[in-house]
Amino acid sequence: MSIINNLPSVYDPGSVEGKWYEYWKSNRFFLPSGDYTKQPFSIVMPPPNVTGSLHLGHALNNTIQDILVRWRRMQGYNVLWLPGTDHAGIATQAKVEETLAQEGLSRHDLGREKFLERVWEWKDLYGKRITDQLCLLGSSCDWSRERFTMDEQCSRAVREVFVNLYEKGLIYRGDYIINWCPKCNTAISDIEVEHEETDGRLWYIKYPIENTDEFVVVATTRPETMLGDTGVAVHPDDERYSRFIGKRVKLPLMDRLIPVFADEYVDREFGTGAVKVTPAHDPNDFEMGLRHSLEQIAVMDSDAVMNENAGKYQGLKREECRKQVVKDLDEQGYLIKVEEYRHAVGHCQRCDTVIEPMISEQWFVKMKPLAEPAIKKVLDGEIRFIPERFTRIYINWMENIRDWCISRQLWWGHRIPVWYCQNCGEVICAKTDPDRCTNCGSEGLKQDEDVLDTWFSSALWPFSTMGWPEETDDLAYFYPTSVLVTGRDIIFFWVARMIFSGIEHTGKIPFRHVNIHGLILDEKGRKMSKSLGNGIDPIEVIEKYGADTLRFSLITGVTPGNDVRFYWTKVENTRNFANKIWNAARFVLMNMEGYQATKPAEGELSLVDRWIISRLNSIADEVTRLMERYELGEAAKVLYDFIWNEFCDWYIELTKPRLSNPAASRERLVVQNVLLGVLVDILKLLHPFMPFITEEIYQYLPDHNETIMLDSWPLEDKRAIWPEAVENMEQIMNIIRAIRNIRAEFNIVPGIRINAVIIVHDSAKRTVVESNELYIRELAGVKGLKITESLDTKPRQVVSALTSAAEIYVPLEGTVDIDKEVFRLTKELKTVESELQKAAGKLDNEKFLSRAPAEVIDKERAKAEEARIKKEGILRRLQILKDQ
RNA sequence: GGGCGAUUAGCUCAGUUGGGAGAGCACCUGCCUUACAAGCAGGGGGUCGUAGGUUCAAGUCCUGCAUCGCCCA
Repeated sequence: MSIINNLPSVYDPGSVEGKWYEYWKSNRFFLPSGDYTKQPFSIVMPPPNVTGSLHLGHALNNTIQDILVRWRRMQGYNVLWLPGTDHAGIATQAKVEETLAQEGLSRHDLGREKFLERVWEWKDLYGKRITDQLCLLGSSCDWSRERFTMDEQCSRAVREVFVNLYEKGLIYRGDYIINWCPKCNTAISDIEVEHEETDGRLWYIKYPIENTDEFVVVATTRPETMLGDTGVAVHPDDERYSRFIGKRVKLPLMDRLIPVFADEYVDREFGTGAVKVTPAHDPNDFEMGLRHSLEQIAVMDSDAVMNENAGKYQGLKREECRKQVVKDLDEQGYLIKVEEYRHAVGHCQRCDTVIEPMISEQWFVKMKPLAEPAIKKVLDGEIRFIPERFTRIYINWMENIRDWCISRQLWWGHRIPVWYCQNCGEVICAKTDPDRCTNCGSEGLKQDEDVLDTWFSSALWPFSTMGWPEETDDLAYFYPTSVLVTGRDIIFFWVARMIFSGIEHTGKIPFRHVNIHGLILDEKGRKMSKSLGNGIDPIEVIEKYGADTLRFSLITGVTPGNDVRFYWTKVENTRNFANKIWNAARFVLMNMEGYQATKPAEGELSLVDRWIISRLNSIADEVTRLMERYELGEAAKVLYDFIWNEFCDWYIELTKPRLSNPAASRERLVVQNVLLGVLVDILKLLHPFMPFITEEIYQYLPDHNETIMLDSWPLEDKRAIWPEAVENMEQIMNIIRAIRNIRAEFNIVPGIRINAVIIVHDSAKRTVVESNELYIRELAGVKGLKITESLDTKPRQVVSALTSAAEIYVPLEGTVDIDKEVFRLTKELKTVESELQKAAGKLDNEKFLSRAPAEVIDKERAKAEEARIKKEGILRRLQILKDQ
């Protein structure tokens, strides 16, 4: 008891959180229960990149997962939450190259092998940092199953998948136009290109028709690419240009003759309706070039510097080249005009460099056959997106999917499992490294230099982590996983690819639900980014306020799928909430003297006991329902309101007079049991959201189990909901509120106790008020209290208030200002009258009576009746005042 | 150009089968009432973007429009 009575009045998360995480972890509470007769619930964690440290987005993502996992665990499911990290090819390699650059070195100075050693060192350091941070957040994941996308097990799955797809003809290699990042020096996929609206220009250039004085004018946003033009296209139905089709134009500056041809692709409205065609530097032109057998002339090298095909412009950067080309065209009279033009320019997602479309030999995955079943499973509802609107986004993308460029000219990643025989040219794709050519037996094999897109391995994550292609127990029991929790920014990158990969390789969907959450924005609603410097480190928040507070403030009042702004004031408010719970628990513990566990008989429960138990059970039910629908923000809010407003502000206050009554020891025991019972359920309901503080308090409680995280989830107990108790309690609370209101309006300081007369006409209601007068006395500060059916004398010098059940008179000798009182009552009369009018209006409406459901009509009648009674009371009171 | 989201109190946001407009912060008043001043009690403040429609009944469903944001092309 002495320890309990000495609990500090301010909750200190710093001294609590680490202790419990260690306790949970070392007792293996995070592992599946091992009871395989139970239903499984499994989540595979979206692996954070090993590039650096966690940001608030990760904190939100993992908080949601941890809430779901802790909740299901308490519900009795056999739960697996499998954690891990992602090697993040381009990003991590770039980070390590940055540190090398500080030493004045490039990766080429080190060579592939030494460089990779450095990256592994980086991975060990930052991977550890990230998992440490996940622990600080309270993540209850099974660390014994931790995976990394490049560990042996996941790499084996990558090999298996690559070879399978290759053998099915779904992976191919070829020269196609791809997105090239001149800074990262690698190909990237379509979705790694971010289109940014940019103020640019539209240059109109004259291309003379061969052997005539005529010319066509083309419009372009990229004049420098004209050096690689191999045609001019017009729309086949465009009469302006029909006479030129089949002729040739002389390409200015290059003096090359190139054909004019017709293609449906051309937009007649754009520019002049005639477009220059550069198959080697534009994806659409590339397609047209193929259709019309145009030559492909690449005029830039991989650094976006003009090459030998660019004639005298060789050696210029693309931007410099543009200036020079425009200048020369102008001087030579080819430039007709220049317009301001806003258009979308592709940038590298990773480094923001302008992407250069280039023709290059790369590896691709053929997407159409993979996409079809992946669309079907979602349309059939086997996989459900939450919120639902993301389904359409997914379907729309999948239906328009293009082949996936999977090779990257990097060193950090899964090396493409393809070998080329230096002797006979055989191409060998194999699961295990071959030592000789399968065709000629030569040992002169050379492995493809490139690595795979990071997302290629991420796509396998839900099953590669469980041991696929081995038929493991985990796969059999935990796969497909229950839900994937992820941000809406990686639906295409990751979610879609996991879906088709899962279906293709395991024959099963990878997860049943996809819970999409929004992004964390700063206070001004901007995305947090390094360049803006507006990022907030979740660890900083944890150190200042605790992980519970961070978690709860990220989750509360948030709608699924919508972005959230981060506010320090919200964090503080949540911290206050944690402290509120702490002090409520302190109050309960401080009043446990003489406590014995006993289940009070129903007859022993007072109105307030039945009220709080009813409310608790309703709340437990509501919270559970909301969580089933992934409405975690709303669930958190419901708990917040219940705990603060009902449990703390009312129930705890209501127990005080009963607890301090030493004579009634049995009643004290009943109160203690109810108090404790409600507190335990509150802690359980709150535990998924605030795991640390709930465990800390739980461990102080009498008769607790090993840990709250494996205790049972409170079930709604229909038998323990007494609607009439809720209704009657509402009456009592209204009376107390009304008296408090009077006290406040007349500035009666809390120390002064007042007298009051409460008139309740209805005898049943009067009995309720009579039997609960103690609470009215204590909570409204009343000393002389009279509860009666009617008043025989006209009350003088009193202030009055009306509730639906009662008329309340508070004599305030000498202090009552009649005018003020009349004003108060008149104001109230107005609101009551408008209520009455509203209800009466409905009840006078025949259509309402005939079409609205009976319960709605009943409710409306009750409302009208209440308002009518109230109105009469006010009028009576006003009359009395006038008579004075 | 197509799609999605948002528009509710001064600010940030809840409000999910259509049936009495809510929270936090901010503001005003009074209180250190022995769980909590990171607190307690009381209070003010909204024609729910706009124009129509459906309905007995619309913040909620449908259509158009406006503004902002995001995604795709």
